[in-house]
Amino acid sequence: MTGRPTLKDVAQRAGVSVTTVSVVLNGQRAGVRVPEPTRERVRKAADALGYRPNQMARGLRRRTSQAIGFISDEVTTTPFAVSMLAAAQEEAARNDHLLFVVNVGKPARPDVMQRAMDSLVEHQVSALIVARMYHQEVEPVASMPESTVFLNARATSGSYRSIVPAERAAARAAVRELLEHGHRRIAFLDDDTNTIASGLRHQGYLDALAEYDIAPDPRLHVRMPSGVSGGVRGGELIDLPAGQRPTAIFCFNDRMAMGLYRGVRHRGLKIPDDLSVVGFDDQEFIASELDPPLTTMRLPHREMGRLAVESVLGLDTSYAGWTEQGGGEISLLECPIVRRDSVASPPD
Amino acid sequence: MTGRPTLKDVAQRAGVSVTTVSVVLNGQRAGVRVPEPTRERVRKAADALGYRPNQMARGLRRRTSQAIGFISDEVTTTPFAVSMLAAAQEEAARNDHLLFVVNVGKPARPDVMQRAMDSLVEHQVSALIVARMYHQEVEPVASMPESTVFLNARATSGSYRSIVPAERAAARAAVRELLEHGHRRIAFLDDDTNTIASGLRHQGYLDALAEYDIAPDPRLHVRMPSGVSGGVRGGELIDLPAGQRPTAIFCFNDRMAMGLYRGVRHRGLKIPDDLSVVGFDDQEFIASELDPPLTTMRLPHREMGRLAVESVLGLDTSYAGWTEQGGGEISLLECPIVRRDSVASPPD
DNA sequence: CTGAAAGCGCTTACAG
DNA sequence: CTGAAAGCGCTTACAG
Repeated sequence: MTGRPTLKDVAQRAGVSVTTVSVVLNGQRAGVRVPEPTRERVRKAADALGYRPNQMARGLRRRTSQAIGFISDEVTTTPFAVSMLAAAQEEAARNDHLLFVVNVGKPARPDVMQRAMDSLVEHQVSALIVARMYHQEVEPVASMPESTVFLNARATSGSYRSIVPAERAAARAAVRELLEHGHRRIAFLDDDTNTIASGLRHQGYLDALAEYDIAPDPRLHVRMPSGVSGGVRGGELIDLPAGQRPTAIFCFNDRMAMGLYRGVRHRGLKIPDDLSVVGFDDQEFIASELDPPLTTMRLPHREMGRLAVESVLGLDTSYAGWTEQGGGEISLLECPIVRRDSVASPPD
Repeated sequence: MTGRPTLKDVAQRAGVSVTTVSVVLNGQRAGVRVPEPTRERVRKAADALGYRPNQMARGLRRRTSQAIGFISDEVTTTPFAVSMLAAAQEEAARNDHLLFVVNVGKPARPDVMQRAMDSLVEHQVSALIVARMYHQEVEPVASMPESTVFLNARATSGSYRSIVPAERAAARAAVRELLEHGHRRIAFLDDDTNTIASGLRHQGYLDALAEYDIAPDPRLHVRMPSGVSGGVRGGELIDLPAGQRPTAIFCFNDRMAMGLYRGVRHRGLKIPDDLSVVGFDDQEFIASELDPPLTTMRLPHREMGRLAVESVLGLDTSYAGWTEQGGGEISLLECPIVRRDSVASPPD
C-alpha cells in the first residue's frame, strides 16, 4: 500500500495468480489462452488500481530496457540540428521506447564520451546513437556496441552504420540550379576549416562546373569563417574586376549567405537582380526570413534522426539505401533544394 | 560468460561473497568496514572483468532509478530554448543522473502528456520536469508527482514549483534603458496573441513609463504576429505624424526586431541614429548578427534548466528565491540586458 | 570482518 | 486453462 500497485496487487484483486495477470496484460502468449471472462476480470482490476508495469523489473527479467541512448556533442550551439533529436525521440516513442539523451560537449573528449557510454550501458540501453550537430568524423570509443549508429557523423573505424547528408550531391544540385539559370561565373564562398562538409561541398561544386564544361577559376573559391561576418567579407568577391566578377555565389551555409546579403547591400547591389545566391542548411529563422528569402539546400535532419532510430531498432524501412564503406555501412540522405527568391538570371 | 559480467562474477574472481563486492564497490557503508587488502582485491577483479553495475537491478532493489524525465512540448520549432534541455542534462550528469527526454508536440494535448508521463513513471524516474519552449501556463495532468517542476511554465493548479523568467522586470529594464538614453516617445511592438509573456512585458513597459511619469500613448502599443513579417509591419509606427512618432521601439522579441530593422531600412532610416530598438530573447544567430547588433534582454534558459534539475533533486542552491504562489512556489529568474549597438540618444 | 538469505517486481519455462 | 517456482542482478538487514 505504500507505493504504486504491483502485479501481485492486481492478482489479489482479480483472484488469480500473478502469472495469469502477466500473461493477460502482455497480450496473447504462444500456446497460452486465457478465457475472455478471466481477461476481463484482470483488466478491470488493473484499471481500478491504476496499475502500471515497473519497467525496471520487466527489463531486468527480459534483459532489455525499452530505452535508447542518444549521445550528442552539443545541442545548444547549433539549434537547427536539434530536430534530429526531436525526430529520433518521436520515432522511439512510436516504438515504445524512451530516449536517454546526453551531451558530451564540443569538441567531444574521448573520456567524456566513454563515461557517457558507460552510464548508458549501465542503464541497459538496448541501443546507442552517437550524433554530431555538424557532419564530422568520429572515433568510436572502446567497447561500443556493434549496433551503435552514427548520426550526422561517420565512424572512423569498426563496422558501424553511419547516417549522413548527401553533401556532394546537394552541392552539385545547388550549383546546377545556378547553371540552369544561365550563370557561368559562379563562386563558392566556402568555410575556412577543413571540415568534411566543406570538402564534399567543394567537390559537388566542381562536379556541377565540370558537367557544364566550365574550368574552375581559383579566384572564385574563397574561404572565410563560417558565420555572418565571414559572409560579409565574402562580399569582396564582387569587387573583382568586371570580367572576373561572379554573377552568382554558392554559400557554404545560410549564415554566410546572411552576411553576404549585407555585403551586397553595402555595395548598393540587389539580390537576385545583380547577384544570385544559394545557401545551405535551410536554417530556421534565417533562410526563409532573409530579404529576399533564400534559396537553399535543406539538411534532412528529421529524416536522419528517424532513420537512426529505425536502424538501431532493426526497423529501417523508410529510407533504405545502405552502402558498404570501410568496414561498415553508410546511408547518404538527400538534401532537397528549397527554392525561394534569391536566384534569377544573370544581369547582362 | 554470455553477457556482461555481474557482481557474482566479480565475487568469484576475488574469492569473496557478492555482499562484500557490493559493499566495497559502493563505498563505505555505516558500520561496515572491509580491510584495505580485501577492497583492493575486489577492485582489481572488477577492473579486470570490466564490471559495470546493472542499474536496472540496482534501481529495482533501491526503488529508485537514477533518471529524470524531461517532458517538453516541442524542441524543434524554437531552437533557442533547447539550451534549457542542455543545461538540465549537464546538471543531471553532474549528479549521476540520466535524462529521459520526450516531446509531446505543440500544443501539448493532455492525453499525449498523460501517456508520456505514464511511460516515464513506468521507467521509475525519480523526478519529472515539464518544460515549455515558450513561457506559458500548463494544466498538470492527473497523478503527476508532487515533486514535478514546471520549467518555463506555470502550473495552473496543485502545489508545484514553477520556474519562469522575470518577464515584467526585464521589460521594465529594457524600456528604462531607452528612457535613460533620453527617449520619451517609446513604442511597444507587441505580440498579437494573449500569451502570458505578452501581458507581463506590457506591464513592465507601463511600469517603466510610470516611473518617468510618462502617460502611455495607446497608439504606441501595437500588436503584430510575433515573427519577422510582423516586425516589418511594425515599421508603420514610423509613419506616424512627426510629433507622435516614436524615437525608440521595444520589441516583443528579436525576430520582430529583425523585421523592424527591415521596415526601418526600407524607409531609408538608420538604427540607432534615427530610431533606437531593444529586443527580447537574445536569440542565437539573430540578435548578435543583426546590423547593427541588437541590444536585447537575454532569456536565462541555461540557468532555468539547471535550476529545474537542482530543484527536483532537492539541491537547489544556485538561484534561491522561491516565493509562494497559488498553492505552489515560483522562481522568477532575472533576464540580464545585453547591450549592443541598437540604442542611442534620440535624434533632435 | 564476512557471508547466507530475503526480496525488489517482473517473466517464463514447467507442471498439474 | 492456471499457478508455483525459479531467476534476472542487485542491496541490505541480519547472523555468525
